[in-house]
Amino acid sequence: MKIDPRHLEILAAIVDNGGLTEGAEALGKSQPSISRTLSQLESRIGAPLFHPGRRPLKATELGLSLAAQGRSVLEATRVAGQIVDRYRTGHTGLVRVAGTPVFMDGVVAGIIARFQQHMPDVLVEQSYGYADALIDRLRNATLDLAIIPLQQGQVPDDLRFQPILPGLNVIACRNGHPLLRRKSITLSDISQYSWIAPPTNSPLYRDLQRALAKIGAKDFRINFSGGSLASVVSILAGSDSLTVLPYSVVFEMKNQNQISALTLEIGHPDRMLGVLSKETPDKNPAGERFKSFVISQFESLSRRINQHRQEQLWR
Amino acid sequence: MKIDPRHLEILAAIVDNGGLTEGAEALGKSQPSISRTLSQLESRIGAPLFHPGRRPLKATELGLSLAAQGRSVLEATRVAGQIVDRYRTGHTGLVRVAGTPVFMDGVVAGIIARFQQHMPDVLVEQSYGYADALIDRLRNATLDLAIIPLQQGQVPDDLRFQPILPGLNVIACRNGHPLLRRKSITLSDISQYSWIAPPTNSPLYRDLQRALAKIGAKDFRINFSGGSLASVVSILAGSDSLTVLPYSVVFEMKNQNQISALTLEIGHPDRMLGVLSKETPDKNPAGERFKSFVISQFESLSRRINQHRQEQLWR
DNA sequence: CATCTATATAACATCATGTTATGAAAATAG
DNA sequence: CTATTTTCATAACATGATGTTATATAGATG
Repeated sequence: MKIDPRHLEILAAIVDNGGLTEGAEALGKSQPSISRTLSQLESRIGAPLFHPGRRPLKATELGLSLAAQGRSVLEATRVAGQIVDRYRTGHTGLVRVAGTPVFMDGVVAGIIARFQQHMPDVLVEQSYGYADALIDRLRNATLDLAIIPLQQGQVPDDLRFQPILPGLNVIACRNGHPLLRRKSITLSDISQYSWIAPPTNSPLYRDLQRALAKIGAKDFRINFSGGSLASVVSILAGSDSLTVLPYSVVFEMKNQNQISALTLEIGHPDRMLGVLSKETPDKNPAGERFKSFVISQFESLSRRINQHRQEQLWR
Repeated sequence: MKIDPRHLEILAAIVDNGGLTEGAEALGKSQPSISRTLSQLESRIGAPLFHPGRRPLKATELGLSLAAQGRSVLEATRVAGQIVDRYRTGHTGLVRVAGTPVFMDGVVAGIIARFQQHMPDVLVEQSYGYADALIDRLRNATLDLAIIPLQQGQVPDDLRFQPILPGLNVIACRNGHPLLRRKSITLSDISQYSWIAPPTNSPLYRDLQRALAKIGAKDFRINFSGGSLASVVSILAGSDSLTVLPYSVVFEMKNQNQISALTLEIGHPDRMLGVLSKETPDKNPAGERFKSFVISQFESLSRRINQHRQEQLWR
């Protein structure tokens, strides 16, 4: 015999709360509703679930057995409700985030780590890519958030770009690099060192070219190209090579005492690092929560960077 | 958020059976019904439970979590249905049975033991009483079955009496009693032994009086009165006293080699031992099952008694 | 690309569930 | 024992969910 699980819930509520009135209260329903459901259930089963005429209500053996099952149903729905609530408040779910490799490794990875300390049940799925590909993925809903440098004019109408940091690049070198001891750096100082180049299709590579053009270096040696941030940093730290990195990345890595930035103006690209997402986001509470966390973390990073630069100026 | 347990059941069925169609089949409902319930649930939750557009259907993480709860609901309702089914088929429940003390102890207790070997989950609540009290209890539904000796004329209209055994009484004595060696027994043989009397308000006591009157004994000594069957038998076995017992009781006890019956005609009361119950029984499947078991056991007892008596005649 | 199969939608009937108002009965107090 | 209070049952009605069949649509498959 198939029994409606809601009837079992109601039975459990009556038994566990000691009466129709209390049971109805506990379920947030009216007492007559509960009363009728109970009679209905009893007549279907063909046996009393409570000893008739006795008050306070005392369940029969059968009533008690069924109430035990009702308790189990109640617990399952409670847990289910909790799962949904956690999902809707973004405490659970899946966030798919992507960005340019160097930013993801150098800055965003740390932000994700901090996010997961608060939201351990959110699964963050990270991947890499550049603007065009990520815009496609945002559009076909295989990505929730892109963290990329972008020019304001490049932002499509159906997407929303929230800029965070100016696209500030620096020349990076190992800690203790000879150039760091110079008060002022000339082109000839630089030209004796070779360069580590980012992947040629990356914005950073174009930045490198632009930076070198700006400071007048026509002829430069590249002794390493491609590779993720970790390899770049390793090579940088173990040699006197130079490279171009976003300042934020160098800033975040300064605790590790491996690399530093030359105080040489190389001109900023006309871009902002920012968060790109759908104008009308698909409902993904965890994604929304992650997005605002990322933005707040970037704001905090931005403040720390500005503060640091001011301190540098004071010297 | 409160979630309908039936929706969880449906979700679990879809996930576990690999599709809407199969899930609908498993639940015995139509596919469109399931389909709509699913969309409803998804729109209420505000998130897809299945990855859209992929066939075969693949549940999201959220969908899987909720389906797990649905499985638990499904299991609870399954168990509940089973509990009800067992109740309705009389495999579970409560049977309240009562009867005259000597019969209950001497015959019915054994029947109950055999019943419980087949139906271990039926709780049998046994009590003692005589006709009037038991009739009252049957009427106010505090008793399911009375097993008592009754005259046909005494049966109330609202009750049903199913006679089983004739009210045959015998004079009982210990095994090896001197009287058992006599070919024929006279009044003076008997009068030298004293009597064990049942409780004075019992039918058996009146039977004793009638029996003694029948055989002409006006003056008899009673050296024990009251007590349950167990004490009566103990005293009987340890002395040369006599008493009156239903033949069926003595018959059932003959394996124990403690007591025997004198082959002395003492006249039967105008009663039948039988099963008394409501004409229109309150729905108690276990009670019905027990009742028919009792009747069949009595019939078997009746056959064995008759067979035994025939064998005695042949000697 | 055509066909097949599975899912979604439409339209409709009905039953269960919810409500409030009120009656009946058991328990409790005086 | 009677009066009061509490608790459960019933009535009457509105509505929403669930079920049905028929049919359209969209992935999957050859």
